[in-house]
Amino acid sequence: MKPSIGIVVDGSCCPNPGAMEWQGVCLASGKKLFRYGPIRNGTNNVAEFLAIVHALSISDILTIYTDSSTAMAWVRNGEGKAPATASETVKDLVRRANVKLQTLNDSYRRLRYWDKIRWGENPADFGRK
RNA sequence: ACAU
DNA sequence: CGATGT
Ligand SMILES: [Mn+2]
Ligand SMILES: [Mn+2]
Repeated sequence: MKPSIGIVVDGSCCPNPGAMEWQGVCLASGKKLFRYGPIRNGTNNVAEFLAIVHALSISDILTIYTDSSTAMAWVRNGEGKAPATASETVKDLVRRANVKLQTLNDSYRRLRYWDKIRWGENPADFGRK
């Protein structure tokens, strides 16, 4: 069944690498809960990762949905990765998200893949594709 | 080949 | 068509 409770997140980067943004939407209300960026010299995967960690940090109980298997793997592993070529600003965002992630014990258990084949486009999508 |  | 990632 298509989820109707939780927070769905998405990241965008135009171009990739380039200006990254990330946001989250409440599934129950359809309301946007947060939106950050644009930040230069980001990547798609860093944006997806920042979106997940922020969503986990604003709710202790809600399930978080993402369409990024890369960012899911980083959360499961407890560490997001900034490309060596990333700016200091982007590296710092990833460092700070990694520190935050340490405080969110077992948060990966609340993270699920948003299956667009079954459920359609991620409601937090930026609509740029 | 799968996900962005 | 190009890039980011497992
Ligand atoms: Mn996405
Ligand atoms: Mn999207």
